[in-house]
Amino acid sequence: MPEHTDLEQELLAGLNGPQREAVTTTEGPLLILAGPGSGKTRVITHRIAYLVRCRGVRPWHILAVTFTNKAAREMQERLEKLVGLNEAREMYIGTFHAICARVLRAEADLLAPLGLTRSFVILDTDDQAALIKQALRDLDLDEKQYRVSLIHALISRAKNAMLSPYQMAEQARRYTEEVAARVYRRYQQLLRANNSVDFDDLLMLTEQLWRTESEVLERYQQRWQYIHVDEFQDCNVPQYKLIRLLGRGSYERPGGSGNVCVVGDDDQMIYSWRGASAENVQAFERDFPEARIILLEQNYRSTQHILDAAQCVVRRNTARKEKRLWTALGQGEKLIYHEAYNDEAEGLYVADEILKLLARGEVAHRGEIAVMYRTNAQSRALEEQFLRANIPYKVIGSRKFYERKEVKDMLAYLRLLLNPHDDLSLQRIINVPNRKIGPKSLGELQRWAREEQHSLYDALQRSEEHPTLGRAAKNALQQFAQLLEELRASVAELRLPELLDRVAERTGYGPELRASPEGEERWSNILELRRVAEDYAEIETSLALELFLENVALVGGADVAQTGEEGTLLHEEDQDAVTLITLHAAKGLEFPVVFIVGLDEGILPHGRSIDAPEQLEEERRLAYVGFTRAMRRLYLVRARRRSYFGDVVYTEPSRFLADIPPDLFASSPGSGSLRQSSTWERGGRYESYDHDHEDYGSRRVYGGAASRPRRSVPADTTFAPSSADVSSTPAAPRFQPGDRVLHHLFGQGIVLKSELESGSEFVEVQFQGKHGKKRLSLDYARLERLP
DNA sequence: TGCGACTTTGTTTTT
DNA sequence: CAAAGTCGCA
Repeated sequence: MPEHTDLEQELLAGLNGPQREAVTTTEGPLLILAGPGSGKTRVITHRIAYLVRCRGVRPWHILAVTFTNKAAREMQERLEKLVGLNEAREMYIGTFHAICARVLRAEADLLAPLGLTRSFVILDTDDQAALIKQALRDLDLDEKQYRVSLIHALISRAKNAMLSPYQMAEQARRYTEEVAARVYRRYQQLLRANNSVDFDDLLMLTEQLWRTESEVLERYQQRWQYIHVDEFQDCNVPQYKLIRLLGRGSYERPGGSGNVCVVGDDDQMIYSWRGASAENVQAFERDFPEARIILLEQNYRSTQHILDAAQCVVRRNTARKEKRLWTALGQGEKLIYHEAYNDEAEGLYVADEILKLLARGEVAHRGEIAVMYRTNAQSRALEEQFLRANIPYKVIGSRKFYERKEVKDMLAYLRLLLNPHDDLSLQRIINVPNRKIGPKSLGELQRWAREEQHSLYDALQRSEEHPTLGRAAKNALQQFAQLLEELRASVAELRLPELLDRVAERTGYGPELRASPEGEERWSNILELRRVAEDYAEIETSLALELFLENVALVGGADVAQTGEEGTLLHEEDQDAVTLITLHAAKGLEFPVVFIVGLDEGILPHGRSIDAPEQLEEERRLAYVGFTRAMRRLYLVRARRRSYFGDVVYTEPSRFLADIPPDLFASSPGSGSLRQSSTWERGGRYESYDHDHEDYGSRRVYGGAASRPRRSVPADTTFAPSSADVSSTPAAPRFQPGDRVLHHLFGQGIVLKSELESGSEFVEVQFQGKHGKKRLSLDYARLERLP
């Protein structure tokens, strides 16, 4: 069959030996250890295409699991090109969470005993926090003493270890954990009472379902006979168990096709804080002992200098599989190191450098450039400079849009329509906009609902029967109850976008926002949300609602881009822009030019990782991931001082810089005065993220603001401020009320008042347009006087 | 009951 | 420096 061979040739063309082997090894378990840029996505997609086109595997037998939604989308697109649209659509490609959500909804009947229905809601991080808060209150625990974030982290850790509240309590090694176990128990009750699940539940419940209901598992084993897992090193325990169940069955009931292909790189494991464990690789080798192992070591992405630098950083880790990455792309350019005066100057340098790259034609499109950082907060300094320099950019991953109050409010209404027992959402919007249902009435309603064993929604519908509430309150409640019923009825007659319109109008939310100038922007966010909803206009509304909300919950996070200060959504096809992205979110991506900023002790190894060797290794891997995103040019940038909690803090260069041989740099970090102590001694006082200081000097120990150390440079130190430094202390105010001024970000405005405060001048300015009134320090703000 | 001035407190990373 | 929470006043 010559035709067959042609196809085979086509799919294998351009692949190297190990890659071909990976593609053609279709039966049985397969472990692919793939370095960065070794073409692993290509291998997976070609392997799937090979299965379908050369081995006659039906597309619906294919499952591909990715770690992010973005990766899933990309894989889908690539497969559409390789096997055609119709075939690609028959495959299942998605994240663990999305797959689990789909399975759980399909098997919803079996979830009934848990108190879940098919339309369960997936809670986002904020909602989870709210529920934990509620649980703390229910248990009469002090929120101050047991911080929600801490409890949340402990509960999540327990869930990732697949512990029940009871098991967690048993294994508690500290009192806080014991308390957290109690909160966990109550939290689960609240989740179920709300017909909702959190991210961890999606995995745990599916695992439990497959483990206990063997007929169900068998169905999925039948369905998905060829399983692919990308970024296998980042699987946590429940995720691994899902794979094992599907591919091999449980220990009691072996089953499954055994055709499990996992692809990973231990050097890129950056989610151990989320329960990912290197042990999964060992577990795989144990559970699938006949697995073939294939190493992909040739890198097609980066030049040698970049690869060398990356390997120098990660090689210092213990307990890793040594690999020999090599590239045929040649030495390439050396790395560029820059040390900026402070974080503002750091952003300025990056912006200037980008302008130069574009001006010189070294980069054709802004989209070829990415700026990466350790923490989301670092994007701000960059954004400011990009705005100033007029460089279009997109920020990947901070979820600002879906966190906006008005967006969450609208979503709460929609959730309620789908799922009336979602008390959390009902609480959120019962008085939004104001309906004269205050905390008092709401509290009473909740108490009564609980007493009568109703959901809040039912209690609301029966509020007439309430024994003590006053006439006015009852009227307000009744009216609202009726409104919700009406809206619920319109699900049957309207499409999703129109439903959104109706909710906005009937609730009075839309009119209220449009009525005030401040509400205008928030209204435009609702319109933005409506635009997202347009994608679901073709589908039957209640299903559309379900998919839309699920999409928001699972996709609304990291890989949605947004642009500009206002955090509006940016859609894929939007303009050519520079990418701003965290190192975590950058995994799997590549860019011709990469800037990594914040290579400081305390930032890139992050301050919280510095004294734990294991976490430090993860920071190294993170740097490794960042470096290896670069194809031909890599900038490493740091700032000698940066603002931190509003104070100025002096930093030391990241220890990772010292691991890179100087000759890999065009200008070395060790050269000149850069590494000299004089740089930080200038500040008069050396302050770093030194833990001794934090422990003994911090206000937490002594309490009260008085003991909080002022870390800013004293005004009277002996050195003269450099030209980049803040302006000198004014003797008299430079601005007066009524002055017209220009600000580089906020535009034109009028000074309302000016005052001197400990030698610095502060002005309050009313800006034109959306920025409104701002109070600025002239030490930092660049204000120009206009005639 | 609602708003605004004041205080407190916290920066990893994401599905 | 911000966001979130608290408190007091009208």
